[in-house]
Amino acid sequence: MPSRNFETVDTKKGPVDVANEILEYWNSAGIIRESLSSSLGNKKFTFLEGPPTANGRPHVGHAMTRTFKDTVLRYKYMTGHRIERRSGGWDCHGLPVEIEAEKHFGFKTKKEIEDFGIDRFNEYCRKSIFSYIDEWMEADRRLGFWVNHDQDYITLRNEYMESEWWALKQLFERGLLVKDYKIVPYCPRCETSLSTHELSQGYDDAKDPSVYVKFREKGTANRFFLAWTTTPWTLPSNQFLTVNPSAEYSLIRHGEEEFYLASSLAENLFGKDYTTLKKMRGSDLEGKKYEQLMDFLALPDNCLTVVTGDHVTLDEGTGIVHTSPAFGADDFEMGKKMGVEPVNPINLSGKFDDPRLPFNGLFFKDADVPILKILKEKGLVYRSEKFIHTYPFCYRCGSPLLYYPLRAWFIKVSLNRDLLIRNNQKINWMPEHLRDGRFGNFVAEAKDWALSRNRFWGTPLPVWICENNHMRAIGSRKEILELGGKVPEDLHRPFIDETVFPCPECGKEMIREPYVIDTWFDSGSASYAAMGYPFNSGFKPESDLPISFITEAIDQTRGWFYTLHVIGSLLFGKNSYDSVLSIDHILDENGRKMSKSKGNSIYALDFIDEFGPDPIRMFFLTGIPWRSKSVDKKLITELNRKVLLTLANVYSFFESNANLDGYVPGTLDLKPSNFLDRWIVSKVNSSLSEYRERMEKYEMHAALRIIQELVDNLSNFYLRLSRRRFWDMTEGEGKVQAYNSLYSALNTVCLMLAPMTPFFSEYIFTKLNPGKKSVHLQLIPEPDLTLIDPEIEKAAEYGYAILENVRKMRQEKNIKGRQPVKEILISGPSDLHGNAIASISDELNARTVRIINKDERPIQLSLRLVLNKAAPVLKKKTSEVAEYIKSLSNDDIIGIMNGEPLNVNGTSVPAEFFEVLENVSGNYAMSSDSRLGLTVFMSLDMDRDLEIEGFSREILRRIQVMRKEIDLQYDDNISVEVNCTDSTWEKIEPKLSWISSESLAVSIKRSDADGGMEWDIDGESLKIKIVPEERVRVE
RNA sequence: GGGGUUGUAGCUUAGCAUGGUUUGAGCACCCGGCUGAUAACCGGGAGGUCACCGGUUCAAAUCCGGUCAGCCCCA
Repeated sequence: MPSRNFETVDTKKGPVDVANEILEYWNSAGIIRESLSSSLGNKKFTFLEGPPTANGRPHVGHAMTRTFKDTVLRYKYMTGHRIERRSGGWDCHGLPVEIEAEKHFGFKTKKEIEDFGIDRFNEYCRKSIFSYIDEWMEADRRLGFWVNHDQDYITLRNEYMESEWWALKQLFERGLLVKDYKIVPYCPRCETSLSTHELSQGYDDAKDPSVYVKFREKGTANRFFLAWTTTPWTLPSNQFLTVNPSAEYSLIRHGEEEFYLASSLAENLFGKDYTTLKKMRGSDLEGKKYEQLMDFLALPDNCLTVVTGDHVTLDEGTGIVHTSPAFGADDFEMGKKMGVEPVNPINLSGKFDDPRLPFNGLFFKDADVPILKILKEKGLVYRSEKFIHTYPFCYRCGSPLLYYPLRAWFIKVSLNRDLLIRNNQKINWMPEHLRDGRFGNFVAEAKDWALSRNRFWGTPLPVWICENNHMRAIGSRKEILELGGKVPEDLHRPFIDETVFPCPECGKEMIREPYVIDTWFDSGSASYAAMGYPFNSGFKPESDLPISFITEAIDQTRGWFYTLHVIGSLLFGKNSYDSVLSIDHILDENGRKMSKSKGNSIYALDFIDEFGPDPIRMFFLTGIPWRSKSVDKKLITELNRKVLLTLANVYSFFESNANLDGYVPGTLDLKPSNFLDRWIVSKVNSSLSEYRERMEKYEMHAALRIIQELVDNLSNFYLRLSRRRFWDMTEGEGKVQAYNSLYSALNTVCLMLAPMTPFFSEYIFTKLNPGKKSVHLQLIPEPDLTLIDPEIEKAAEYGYAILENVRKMRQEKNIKGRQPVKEILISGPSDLHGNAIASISDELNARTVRIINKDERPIQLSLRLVLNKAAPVLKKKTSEVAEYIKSLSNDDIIGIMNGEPLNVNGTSVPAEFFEVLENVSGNYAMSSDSRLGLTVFMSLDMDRDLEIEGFSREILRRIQVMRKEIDLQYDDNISVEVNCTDSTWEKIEPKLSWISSESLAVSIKRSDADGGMEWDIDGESLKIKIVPEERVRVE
């Protein structure tokens, strides 16, 4: 017996077990290390991991983005790329981390943290960010995410922060990093400002008062300016009313009172119940004085005046805007323009902090109610209701934000908008619409970046200042030393706060500005800081930017994708990345967003444990990535069955036969003569070609689809129809060609699947290639275009369609597939190949199969009168014509339809009155495929020989079922006894030798003995008994 | 309120760039069949106003305009 070349697969083994087995193999054989430290070619490909924070468990969404990353990286490796920066990264700083720490200690204010000690607080932060790092690593390992975690970048390291210092110094010296007094979105709970991209994460619906307030014109008893606001808490600090200078306003009378408001909005408020006293431009109102609404606070001079501003719209409200310079960007500008200091009664904790106020000490939003009460008592509210609108909340702690005047450090992004816009055009966006849509819009309106945070756990802002207001940005630790300062071991607060040095300009002591920076600057700096630039020589922006490819979930579009883009453009003038894939979120089974509060989150490890890494990876890659998908367990198991299990079974077929035949893959001559072999070789190469095209464009979903189709074709067409050739003992060269074709198809499928389902591909590949270590250390071959034969692929399509039609006719006529029929006739297009039909002849199971011309078809034509056309014209002659056309021959009908005049008893009838019907004639069934233009006829004639043949196949199948049931090897011999009637035996006897050879029976005898299995074949009952022969063992 | 995006069978979806017979699959359901690789497969059945309205065109799921609904982003 030939030795076993190929190992068996256990098709019962689930994807989880396969993955565990392969993980162990990779580990023991050092495959991962080898892959990460080598390349199969020298094409350069750069990757950058978007850093997560490991202070929470990795969930299914993380597994999804990591699958996309990994698939791209594996594909690039397998197509001869040297992959740079194939490592992870961890985002360490920021408010989210601090909030976790505050919860842990139970702190509510910043004061508590300072009292506790910034050093101890930060120490806790440093630990907590890696509290789930083990689970992250394990999830990556189990998912098969191959990056070099030994080289991960970590944003809290001194080296990393020092690179950022270098960057900030560049920006400072170019005048792009400045300190400014501005209205910023501010979280009173976290006591820090937020940047626009942080702000954009936290909008939610809020129910607020909607109030029309009456400001009495100075010196009048009952004449008011009517203004609208949704923030009553800003009313105590009202300093101006703003109108649009070019809009039309009216003074109207309503009841006893008179109001100023925009003419076009009067009806909204008063219906018809008012009279217009006077009309004017907004500019005519400028300079009018009004009385303070509530006189708790002292206002600077020049307040309580109507001013004008173009930002006032007439979309809602009254066209008169209550203006409180402390609490709005436009309002602030107005105060500045009027040269008046903002009045701000609210402290940094968001509470009213002025003893003159009756609601002093209340949280700003909580003051709405008492303020309204006071105003109502004074009769200064025209109308008050609730209304729902979107309002910004802190994206981490959920507190309502307020716009607050703060001194803060800004990056002047707005000065470089043009560059950002230009560079954006060069990015390969997937999906494309982000370039000019969501991302493009954001870039086009790029706001200055509020960088500084009044917090503790973050990269310290490297700017020092002396009492003469000289400022100095520090770009490195070395620079501190050179200036005579001390460099702490840890650059974080509070240690860096101790660092002082004499001002190089005036000699006074310089102390650090007490801020840390936005953590988004950390992650956005990964392009250069992760490489330690400029202190480390391993990175050159000229040649190492842009990064080839990044991908993250859609929420990073205005997050990480944006900060990377801004920093790359400002610092180096160039793009940070070349291609970016933005992936939509994964939803729960009911299509709802996953969230902690709903409790419907699925964690990565649990998901991998349940389904195995390969099926979930396929699931992630299925469907358009930038469209959200719901977790679909059925789909996952189906993908596993359809692709992986099917492939395992194809391999299993190959393995059992190849081992039996002692097949050894030699040099693969892939120019087979057999039609099916040529077809599968062609199909594999054309699929490979399309696959590569799709993968190059990062269209992994399309590439996966191509593989799915190929696997289906391989199993259900190629193998199903080729099986006999592998069993046939006699076939020589042709059989080797079949093995070569199947073997190479299996190999290619493994290689194509390897980036997507790394475990299973490895499992099959290493069995197919006993000498090779890993599928992941192979090149994916280029398609051999000379082996692609579109004609053959077309012919196979015809063959398949013919099969379908024959099966359909057998079904309709109740003739089983095992029963041979006398004749099958095929009429079809001129490029219909004889060998397409030869390859399916076994399945057709007909004594003869012929291709016929159109006019050879067993067809009887007939004409049918189209009554709704013909009857109105023919009238009484209708039935006469209908009768006449029944007797026409095929030739007559063809003539008529070709325009020969038809005259029925003196009435001429035009051809358009008729419809030609084709009816099958003779004893045939007919079925057609209109798409391919095929018609297939199947003879329904039966004779004794056909019956005998059909019956013998029935017998054979029973024997085969019984063989399988007692688990015989393919080459075990048996002897058979049949207990049946005489007439049944007469149908078996003529085919005895055929049955014997097909079932490896050394003898088939008729017997009366009991035992055996009882069968009913088309109403004839009989018993069959099979006995295995002793195996002759070769010692 | 503005911008983006999606809408095809009960569910998941292909097709849409470049208009062309009757919108194609899978899952699930019902009926039947095949099977010595297959938990696979094959045939039939049922299930579609291609969200809606209008336009362009000989012809629209596809192009254009509008409406509605969902989702996302922004103000």
